[in-house]
Amino acid sequence: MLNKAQSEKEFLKNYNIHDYDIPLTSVDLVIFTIREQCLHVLLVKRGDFPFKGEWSLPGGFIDVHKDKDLDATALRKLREKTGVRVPYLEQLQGFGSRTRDPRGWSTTFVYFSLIASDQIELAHGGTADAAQWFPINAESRLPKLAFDHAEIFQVALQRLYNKVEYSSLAAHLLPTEFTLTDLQQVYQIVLGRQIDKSAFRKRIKEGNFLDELEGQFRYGSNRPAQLYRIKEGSGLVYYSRTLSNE
Amino acid sequence: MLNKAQSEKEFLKNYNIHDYDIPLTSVDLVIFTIREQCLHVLLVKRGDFPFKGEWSLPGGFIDVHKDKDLDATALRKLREKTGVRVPYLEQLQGFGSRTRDPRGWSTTFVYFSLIASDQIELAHGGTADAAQWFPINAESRLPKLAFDHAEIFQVALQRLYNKVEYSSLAAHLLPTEFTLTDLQQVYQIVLGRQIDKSAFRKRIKEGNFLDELEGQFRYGSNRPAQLYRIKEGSGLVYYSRTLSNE
DNA sequence: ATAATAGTGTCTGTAAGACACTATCCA
DNA sequence: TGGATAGTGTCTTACAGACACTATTAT
Repeated sequence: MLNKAQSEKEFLKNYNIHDYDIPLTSVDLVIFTIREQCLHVLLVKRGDFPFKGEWSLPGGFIDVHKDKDLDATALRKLREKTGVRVPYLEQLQGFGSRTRDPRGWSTTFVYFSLIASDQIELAHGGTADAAQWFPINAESRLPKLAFDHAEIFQVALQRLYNKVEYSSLAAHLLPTEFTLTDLQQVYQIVLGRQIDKSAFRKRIKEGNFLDELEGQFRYGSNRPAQLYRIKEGSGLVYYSRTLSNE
Repeated sequence: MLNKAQSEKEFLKNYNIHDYDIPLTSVDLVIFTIREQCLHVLLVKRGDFPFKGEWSLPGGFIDVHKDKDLDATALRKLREKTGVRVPYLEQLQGFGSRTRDPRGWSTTFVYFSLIASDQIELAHGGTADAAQWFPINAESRLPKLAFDHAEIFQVALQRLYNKVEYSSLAAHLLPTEFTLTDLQQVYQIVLGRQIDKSAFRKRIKEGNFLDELEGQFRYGSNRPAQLYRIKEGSGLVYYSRTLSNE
């Protein structure tokens, strides 16, 4: 009679994942940035089947040898496409169905990332898929996307809108040093509406997630603007009220 | 020369998922209910390796033949364990790493469910794993859980706490007909603190997600209490402020 | 009548919104 | 000096919290 540990060892020895019908599993990313006063999303042109030559969200399969966990896969993919080191990254949601991929039942863990446009060097050429920023606004429409990526993108965009209303999230779309007016503009771009300056500043100060860079200002033909950066090690700040009331 | 559709067809013909090292993919559930004035979570005793005989969150593998998408897998698992038909179900988050399952790289899509305790018949006996409700409060501790389920449970519990603060979520822990005092008690149990009755009622009425059952009351040795039920087809209501201010 | 819980009214506190005001630079 | 944008002060508004008050039943 085997004891429990021995039984488990025996079980694992005989266990072969290839004996089962299991779904494909990938990780995809919705990467937002702000360029030229407009929210943009990163898309790549697929170099392989399926959907070869069509636009899609960047992503790919988990490398069970290289990646220690899902976050590692996401970070690896992010680095491959943008060269970015420490962006804002959170998991959005999983998607999975029999029909989303013609190769069969497939699932994907979708991540949501915000990066400053000044930190990006898009990967190009070689075997890498072509990557390109697409603006998101009322005038422009994204190209048709592969798989169910159009639906996934909509969910991500909705999450961005919602979360900006009650958190410090939007600060991660800016370069490391910025003014409060920069920050307010980012909020306005994302939310698509004007925000009152006074109310906005009271709220940001109250949130206490910025460091004032003492003696550092941005100069122009006006009163110099204080520069700030995100406080070291401060995660997202959540407010107990949203910005707007409808 | 093949055209694009033919090339893709050719590619798919030669594609065999078993040629690749890919992770295991499962769906797990964190199912909450309220029994005897206390929040409970459903755990099952594992009938098979790995972690045979240990407690875990209910769940299992995607059945690529039966399930059309992830939600279908989650609903199937929920029905198998509890017999419940239309509970509150949302996806919580995915987890995946090389180490969480001794069989190898594995991922799981975790769902989050709230159900009324009066609607449940726990599946027992046969080959089914034994299922049992465990109380969640300061005095009691959950047993040691298999895989990374202890961590997953903590994330789910945190989500419950947070979401109850700014939404109508907690209403889904009640049987179909309830009084406002019932509802307030559920909020208090989940949040672990008292709530002011007047403020609470103003908020709920404002939310407009309940139907007053005209002429139906719960009687006792006091003024009869109006019965309510959740409005047909109303999803969650989100408030622009949380209940508490810290 | 009394106990008990249902349900309401009134006042206060807090933070967002509106908007006018001052501050400080460049040309 | 004037134009421009940075930054502040004051009043209003919306809603959560505190708490006392009234309402309606069973016993």
